[in-house]
Amino acid sequence: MDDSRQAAVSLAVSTVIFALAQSGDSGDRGGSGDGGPSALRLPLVRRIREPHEGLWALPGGPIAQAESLAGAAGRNLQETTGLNPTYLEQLYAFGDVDRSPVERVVSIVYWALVRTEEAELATEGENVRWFAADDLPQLAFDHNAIVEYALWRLRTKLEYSRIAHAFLGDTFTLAELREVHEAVLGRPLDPANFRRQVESSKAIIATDERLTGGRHRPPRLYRYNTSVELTDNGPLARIERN
Amino acid sequence: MDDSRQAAVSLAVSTVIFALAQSGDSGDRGGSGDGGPSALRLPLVRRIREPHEGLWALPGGPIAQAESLAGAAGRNLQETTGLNPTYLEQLYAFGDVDRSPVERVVSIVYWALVRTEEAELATEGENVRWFAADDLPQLAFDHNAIVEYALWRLRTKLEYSRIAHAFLGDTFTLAELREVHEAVLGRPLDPANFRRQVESSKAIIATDERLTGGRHRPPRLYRYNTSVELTDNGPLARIERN
DNA sequence: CCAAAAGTGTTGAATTTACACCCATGA
DNA sequence: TCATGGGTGTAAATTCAACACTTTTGG
Repeated sequence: MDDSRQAAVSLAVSTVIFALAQSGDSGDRGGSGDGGPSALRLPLVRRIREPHEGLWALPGGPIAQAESLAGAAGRNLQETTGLNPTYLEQLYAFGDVDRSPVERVVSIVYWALVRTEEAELATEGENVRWFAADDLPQLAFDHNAIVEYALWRLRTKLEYSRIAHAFLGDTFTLAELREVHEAVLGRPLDPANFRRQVESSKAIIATDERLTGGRHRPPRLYRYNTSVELTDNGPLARIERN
Repeated sequence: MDDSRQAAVSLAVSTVIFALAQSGDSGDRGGSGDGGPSALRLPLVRRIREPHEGLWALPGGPIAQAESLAGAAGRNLQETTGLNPTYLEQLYAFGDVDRSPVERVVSIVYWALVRTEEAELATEGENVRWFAADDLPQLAFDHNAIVEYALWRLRTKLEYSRIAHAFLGDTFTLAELREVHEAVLGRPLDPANFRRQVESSKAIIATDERLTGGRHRPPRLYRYNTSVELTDNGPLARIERN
């Protein structure tokens, strides 16, 4: 926290952006019907200069003078995908001396969740592409390891907080919510027990509406309970939002 | 991760250092007997220039060109207290635009645990002093909030991993380990249930020795089981140690 | 023998898990 | 009416919490 000579080390922000995509989707409502199991996907950008020119990398860049760290993360998410995150959290600061071959870079990495429905509209192009999270090519710098860590955080956080709904729209069925959990955790969950757990957590509120058009008994739609803190980050929530 | 103009934002590393001190200690063995309950303490340094000259602050400073982030944290721990940490983990990167009144500073903050016995030898002086963690004066910058967050992390981490022994020596009794938990969590724990929990976790190994000299039945001494990962940081452990 | 901490046993409550079964709808 | 997912009930298994009780030492 001293002032003094800096310059030697440069600072950047990167973001790991997760969305859930149906394996063979077609734009209709996300989960309730079939259409193949969902899978985690994330957007990467192609490096257009050295080092690692041509390799895929996490979206990121330097932070502006008057911009918060989370703001920078949200901005480069917006710039590369055109989307707004429904969840954004700092992951870790990576600062190994040799993580970039040309200069000393410390990257403060965020991870974000975006809604499935919106992710389908996301920009894609020559230099931006979505990849399956569990089947990535070799990435630039230490980005493979960073994604692996982000995945681990997402999975563990899912178990003790209620962030899964960040993938969904305003209203959703319990089956849709359960499918998100199943996709992220990679294992099937008992529908009956899942229902009881999430209901007892008070994180969601039943609405009067039901989702019609399915082939069977129409399931009830639920809404998030915004009066409940969805993630437990302790005092950090207060600190960051002040 | 682009190269480019930086300079606008400077980077620093700070460390929240926790030790456990007997309320009225006298250098004899830490816990088993009485001597008052233990309390969390941490060292602060006095600012000797603006901004916030005269206020107490977390130890910290800029990172050297060829130094890892954790290395920088360990170094300034060593420089201010003369101690080596038994546990060191990244806490968070704080980067609010206005957290320093004079320039834009992003601080990557670590938190550390040091052994009780060693902490008693720690350097203290005009500009370095130890404070009770739950009764701090007004600190420089956003450091009060940072300490609050570090305390929360320590407490929650204690419940799902086995870091408490980082406060203790090579061997210790279950009562000593339990007293660490009680001091950090701030509530009494059932000795019988605590014993079973920690024994079933396989985190410690019974030795043949017992601690004699107490006034009652001599308790068995235990040792850490180094073959068990003490903290679950997921893939991060591998990433950082590579 | 007495006091007090070390260590063991037991019981009831709470939570988790597995799975049987009824309900409601479209076709 | 049938197939199927929505939704409820329930009993066994596991974990958790409280506390009685036995053991071992110093004095």
